Amino acid sequence: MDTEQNMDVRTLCLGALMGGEATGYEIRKMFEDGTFSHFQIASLGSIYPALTKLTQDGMVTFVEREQENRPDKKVYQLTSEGRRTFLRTLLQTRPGEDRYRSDILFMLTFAEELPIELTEALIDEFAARHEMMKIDIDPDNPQKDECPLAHGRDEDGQPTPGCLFVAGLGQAMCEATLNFIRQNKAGLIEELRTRKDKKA
Amino acid sequence: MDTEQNMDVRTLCLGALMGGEATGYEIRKMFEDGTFSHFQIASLGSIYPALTKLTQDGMVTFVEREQENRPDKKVYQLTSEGRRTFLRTLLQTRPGEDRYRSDILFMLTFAEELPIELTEALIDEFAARHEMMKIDIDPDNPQKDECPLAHGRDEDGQPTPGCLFVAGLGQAMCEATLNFIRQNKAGLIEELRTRKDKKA
DNA sequence: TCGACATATATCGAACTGATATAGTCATTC
DNA sequence: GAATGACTATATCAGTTCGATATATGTCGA
Repeated sequence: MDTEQNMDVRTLCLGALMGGEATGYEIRKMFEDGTFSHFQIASLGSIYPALTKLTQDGMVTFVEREQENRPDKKVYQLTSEGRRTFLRTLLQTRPGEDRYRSDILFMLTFAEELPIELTEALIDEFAARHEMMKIDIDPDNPQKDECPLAHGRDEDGQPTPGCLFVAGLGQAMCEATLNFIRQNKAGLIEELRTRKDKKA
Repeated sequence: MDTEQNMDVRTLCLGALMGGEATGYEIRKMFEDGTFSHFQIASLGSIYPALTKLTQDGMVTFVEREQENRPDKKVYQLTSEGRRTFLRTLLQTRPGEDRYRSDILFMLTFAEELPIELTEALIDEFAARHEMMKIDIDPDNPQKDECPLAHGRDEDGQPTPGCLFVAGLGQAMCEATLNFIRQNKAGLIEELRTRKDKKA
């Protein structure tokens, strides 16, 4: 099984559980807001079925935990079989291609056909999102301290070197994006205005 | 219809046809190798049904064109209704969130659990892909001159300002990625080695 | 008290991917 | 000279995944 193929949700769930026990809801949060959120996606509609399948296959186990004033939880945990399988998958899989999907960049491709105000708004929106992302990525972000998702951290609670590397890379990309916009936005707008005047 | 939502394949096809007539096969190439390939994805399995639907809805028309020594083509073209609809969609849609999916970065998150050679190989692979991408993005890339996909270019055959901006942004991101790796790869490897020694 | 939001699981239709089928040409390699 | 793989071209389909919705419960502010 050395084919190039994107990871399925089952594998992603195993990875999420490498950092310790978690519920389906918490796993989704890792992909929505947590460590993985900037480079992997998984929705509840695929996570729950995946956990069911993984339980059947003996990759994970769960205990039902009652809570006061809250719905019951199913807290999932890797089995040693699950842990082994995950690591074997990492060793044997050629990682699938990176995929970047951006509606904003697609729309900006048609800048000439758009009102200039919209083009400007799109660029500003793109910049704003990357500004937020840059802050959000920081593994030492104080906003996240209260979030008890203990993954990507070692026994001392420190982020692992791998996580730090990936986070740093993400921040560098955000930084580059913001810099590019700062340096090229005005030029684009001007060029678009010139072209519009020529037409009229 | 001002909800935030990712663009569907029908809209992407309309966008692809903004640059002129094309077959389904050529549209896929725009998303596989062409201008859109770095920030949008669409497969044949969704493009053909989308074109059928768009034809039914009067957004596109096609002529069947016979070819020597080749299978017949269906060459699609926007109707004025289709063009109007596409531009209206751009005006009314709040662009969906950017999504970046990278198996390599996900795997690197677990660097501590991996053999160091694999970690290094993953980083090198990541760098190699971005090196390729940087070259690939260039709108004046001589390799692409022969490819007759006339989109993202104006009447003079020059890339449009929007396309140039988006391409420049993509290159800046690649550049930042490569720089980050040059500056941080050795440090990560060293840190991983130190930790492994401590354990042993 | 009303709505919004958070925790928590589960299900399902709709959309999309990736693989496969069909069919012909061309170039390379054994 | 025959097999293999690559390219052009359309089409279909199983399986995966998303996004929305349902259900249940509690908190908090307006």
